[in-house]
Amino acid sequence: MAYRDKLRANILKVGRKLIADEGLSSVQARRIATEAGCSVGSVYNVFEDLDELIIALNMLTLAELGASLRAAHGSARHGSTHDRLLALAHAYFLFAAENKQPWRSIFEHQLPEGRTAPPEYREDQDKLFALVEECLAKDVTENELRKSAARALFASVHGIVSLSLDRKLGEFAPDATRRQIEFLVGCAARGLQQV
Amino acid sequence: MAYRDKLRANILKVGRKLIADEGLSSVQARRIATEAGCSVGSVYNVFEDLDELIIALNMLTLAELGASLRAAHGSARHGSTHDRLLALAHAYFLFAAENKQPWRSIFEHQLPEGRTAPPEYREDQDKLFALVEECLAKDVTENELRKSAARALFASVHGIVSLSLDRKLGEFAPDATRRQIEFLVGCAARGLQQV
DNA sequence: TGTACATCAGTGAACGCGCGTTCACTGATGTAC
DNA sequence: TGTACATCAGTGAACGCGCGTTCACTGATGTAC
Repeated sequence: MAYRDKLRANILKVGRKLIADEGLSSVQARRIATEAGCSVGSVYNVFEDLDELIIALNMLTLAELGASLRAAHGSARHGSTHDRLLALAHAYFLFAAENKQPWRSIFEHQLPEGRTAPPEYREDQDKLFALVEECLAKDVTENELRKSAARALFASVHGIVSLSLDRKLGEFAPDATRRQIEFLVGCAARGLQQV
Repeated sequence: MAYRDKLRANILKVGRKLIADEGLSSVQARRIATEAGCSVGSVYNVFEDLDELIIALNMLTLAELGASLRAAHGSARHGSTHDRLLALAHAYFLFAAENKQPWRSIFEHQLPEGRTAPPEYREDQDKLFALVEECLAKDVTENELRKSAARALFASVHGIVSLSLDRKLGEFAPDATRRQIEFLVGCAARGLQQV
């Protein structure tokens, strides 16, 4: 039992390193087994299949991302709506830039048809949206509208970060990305005050 | 020569259909050959390899997207900045929703390390950004700022559409997505006037 | 303590499948005489 | 018109490789007597 838990922890650690160094496509049964110092069979003793392992890895990343965002949210607690949104957005960008591959894996991995992620996974995601919602609490009192606005802002920042890191907007220049984020958050904050 | 051109056109047609019906991962040499009524070898006579074929297919999609956006931009020509941005954003969403798989392929396909897309590819992309820049011409006179703002807005709308269609923001509901786009464009338009 | 047997996690070779790409061959078309 | 030869696009079986997953076997540990 204890050994099994240690092995599970070790496989997760190795998987995390593989994703970080080489990306999701390097999370392969043989690679995992070699690096974890066990046999392929053992990997399948601990995880149902590779999809389950990848989901577990993505949940780890989601948890780290959550911690980063919560920290930023905490530091900016006493600032204006604009400053708090900007702190969250910058933290998101920073996390994505520093954990590029693990962060990409979250969006890259698609479960096979008909299979669905565990409920905790969605719950972890909702917690991230909740942070954005909190920033909007002062300015948007209506519940549904705030929820929708929070998701829109999250997705917008995600879009900027995502296309930047994939170099789909031209060469990757952190400063350019930061300016785009500031522009977006600036517009949002000014726009919100007038609603 | 004529035959070769016909075959190339046919392969593109078949490839487009495969992407639309089943997604990028179904663009396989054998599938293409079977559906196009030629041999695998012939596919390799017309295209250097599958990456080249996929890039050609993505350029077709990019051209169609460009046509849709230009049409929307044209119709809204006489509207306010807000209305023109909204028209573009809605057109983008509509195109993505109606051409989900081809649209996704543009972002999904990654060239192997060290290989680079043909210059026309990037040019086609820049034309899309140019449309957004035009919408901002009245409100943002400074060149670099307008360019950066246009990319930020494009990426933001892309983020909303992208996460919505991938169901990463919860269930996919077109109306919810439309509201998010309206919220974003509304904030942007209001925010821009105050700069 | 010693012996025989049961249990079960761990193992890794092998299975099954998929897929990009190649290349020796075919057969139709063109050319020279 | 007829014959011999050259050319070359087209073909598809075969190569090479990768990878998820399985399962018959191993060997360590526990149990009964």
